[in-house]
Amino acid sequence: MKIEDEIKSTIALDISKKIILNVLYTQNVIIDNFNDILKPYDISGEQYNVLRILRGQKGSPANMFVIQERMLARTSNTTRLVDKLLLKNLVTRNVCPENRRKIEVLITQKGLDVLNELDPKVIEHEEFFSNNLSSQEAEQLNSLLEKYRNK
Amino acid sequence: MKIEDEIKSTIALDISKKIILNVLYTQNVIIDNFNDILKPYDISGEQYNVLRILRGQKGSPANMFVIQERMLARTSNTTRLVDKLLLKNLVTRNVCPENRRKIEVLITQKGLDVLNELDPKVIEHEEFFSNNLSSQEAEQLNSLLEKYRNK
DNA sequence: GTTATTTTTTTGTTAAAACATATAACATTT
DNA sequence: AAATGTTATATGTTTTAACAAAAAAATAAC
Repeated sequence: MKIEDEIKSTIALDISKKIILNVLYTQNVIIDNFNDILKPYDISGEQYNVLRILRGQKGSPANMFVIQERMLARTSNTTRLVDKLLLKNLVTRNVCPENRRKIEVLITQKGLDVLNELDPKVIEHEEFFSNNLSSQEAEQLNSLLEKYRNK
Repeated sequence: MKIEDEIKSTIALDISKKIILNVLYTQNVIIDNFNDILKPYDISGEQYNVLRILRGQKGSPANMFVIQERMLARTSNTTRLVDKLLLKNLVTRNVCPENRRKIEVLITQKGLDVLNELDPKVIEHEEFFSNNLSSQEAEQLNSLLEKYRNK
């Protein structure tokens, strides 16, 4: 569906505006779908993202700075995000012995189990959208987004 | 910059995942830039969006339902969004005489003035990104996003 | 070796989002 | 016209985000 119809626009929009609205709207659709997947597991999208980063560490701990720089949206509330995961026993948190300012965050087995259970659903979610495109179109969309941001 | 570099990914990502991350990240970049424009005017992106919808009504009032269906992200808090605009005298709110359940929201002259002042900055913002693309590429990005959502 | 500076994380406060529930007006049924 | 149902908006409560500022540890300066 065209973006003008999604927002019931009465007037014609120029292409710059349409792209912006389309990116914003597409993100909403992706997020809404993804939250439906996460809901039964009682974790938020941001919390999931942190778990993914920690799993990607393959056993070595991540401090707050490392977590932040790998997140999509740099939030200043990484501490409280990790707090939530800690309450659910999905991560552990320890002071780093070499530099006692730093905090070593590790994913627990329970955290890994949650991710493993989610993996096929996440892949299905990702492919649900990209299956609408040929592989050339998918590559094209990806590189056009990067060119659009131009940084 | 490639999305893998933006999030400092150590492993190769498949295209489905890259597109998702790219859409989410691009949206963050757009929103961050836009918020910088709005900041001096002390209105949020959502509030701006409502003002745009109201201006688009060209003098005829919009009720809460109309506002909601034209917003990008359907929020259940339209009432409180309008509350904020009312406090700043950017809109008026009146009970509809024909159907006293409905609320007629109108943009004020002050609201129109704010939008007029913002207009050139908003256009500049929109074009800042799309200028990185040729007009064919822009059209292509737009239609690929719509095809990707496929609804 | 004490003081200042910088880095890293945490905390406090205020604002906004999310979600469920409530109220109020209108419409329909009996 | 009372009861029931529906629609439109509002409110209460709980989470989450945003921003500033504080705290704690390491590093640098004197």
